[in-house]
Amino acid sequence: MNKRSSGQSAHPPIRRQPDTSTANPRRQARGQRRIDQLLDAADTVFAEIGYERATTNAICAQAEVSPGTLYQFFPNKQAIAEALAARYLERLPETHRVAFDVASAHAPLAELISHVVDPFIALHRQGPGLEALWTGSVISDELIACVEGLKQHIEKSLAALFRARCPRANRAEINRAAATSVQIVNAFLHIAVTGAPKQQRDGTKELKTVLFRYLEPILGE
Amino acid sequence: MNKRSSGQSAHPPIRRQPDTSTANPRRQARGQRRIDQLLDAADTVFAEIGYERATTNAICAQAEVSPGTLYQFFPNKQAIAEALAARYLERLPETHRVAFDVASAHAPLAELISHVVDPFIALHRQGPGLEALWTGSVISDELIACVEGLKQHIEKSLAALFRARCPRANRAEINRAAATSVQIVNAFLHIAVTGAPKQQRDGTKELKTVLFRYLEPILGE
DNA sequence: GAGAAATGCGAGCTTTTATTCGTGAATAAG
DNA sequence: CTTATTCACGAATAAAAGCTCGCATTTCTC
Repeated sequence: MNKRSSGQSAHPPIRRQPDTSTANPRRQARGQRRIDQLLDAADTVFAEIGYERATTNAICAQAEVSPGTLYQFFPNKQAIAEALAARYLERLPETHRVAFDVASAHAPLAELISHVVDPFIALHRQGPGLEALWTGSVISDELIACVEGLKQHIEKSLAALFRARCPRANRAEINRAAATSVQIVNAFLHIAVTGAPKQQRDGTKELKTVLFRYLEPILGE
Repeated sequence: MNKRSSGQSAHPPIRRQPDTSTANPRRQARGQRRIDQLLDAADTVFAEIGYERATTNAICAQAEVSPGTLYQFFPNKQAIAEALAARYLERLPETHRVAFDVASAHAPLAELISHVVDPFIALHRQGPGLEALWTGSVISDELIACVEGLKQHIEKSLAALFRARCPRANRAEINRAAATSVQIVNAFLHIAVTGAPKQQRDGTKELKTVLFRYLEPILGE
């Protein structure tokens, strides 16, 4: 059954398993372009029907590429989702830096909220698939852990911002407020990112209203 | 290829396709018990791994029943989810009746909130699978439409309650407040229903806090 | 008790979908 | 130009999952 058995005397034609790591030195520019193209396609397909219902063939079709090409760069379907998540992750620090700028800690509450919320909405608007990854990530344990860690991190940054604003406030209450705020933002993300432009604007505004009324008693005006 | 071709002269052994409609007059008590058993199993499995990852075999195993038996009562996997949704739907009017009791319209706001929210949390605690259906229902267009209709209905009932409380409030604002409130409750459902009892209690309390602060400027104390 | 219908079983059929393999063109290195 | 490597293809493979079929058993009706 071994297909290589006929030519044992010659150098065995070792099929090098494709190196899918991002740091492959031999990767050509063309390859990187294909990867981006495939990730874009996956982003679109995931956003449309979710990870589970997305077939590798559908991703290939969307990218106008054959299955063999896809598997040249990704060892399996799960790896596509993880690579896509990684690509989003790269953009996150910038968003994070802008959103949690300490300078805004003492601005009026409404301004502070906008300053934190807007960058995250903008991030989600960059790619339609982020929400699918963020919310319905029953994809792999690693990915779940990654997203969970991310939320924790955001929560901590938010708590730090709150503490900078109100140094003498109750610590437990601040932490709870941060967790709840993240929860609220998540709830409104979908409506604030998808749908008609007017809906998006209204949704965003309403989100900020909810946050303002919730946070005002804790953080003051 | 036709498996029945050998015995054409005899009465064709018509396999009556099993009647899966809920109103089958010939259904025996045993059959109804099996259906409930299968729905319970599906509820458990859906809650654990979600609809997509749930296999019919897993549901059969959970119900300790063979695949043939499952397909005696359900034409396909999708129908299981729909039947489960229908079973929850049956319980909804009662919840609805209790929650939107007009008598509570003029109670203090905190009381009103508890009166509306608690029955819904109780409903979700009855079966772990409701949340999977409610939130991640990328199952079928019908089911999506059904859940969407349900949310609309709840929204309208809530708006009616708000209007009963504040007859002279701005109509558009009331509707918006109802929609937002539903959104907020949804966001907290998971945490208020799953997890450790303490988490559930804390989550529920926090949910009510958010609602209170959001609604207070609109509905008054 | 006898016939008919409902229920129950589980091996296996069918479809779907992830993944591979042989081949060959494009590209980089020497 | 020659050679090694990457990139690309798409039919073929294989595993998974949905679903069926013939037959056995139970229950209902008369």
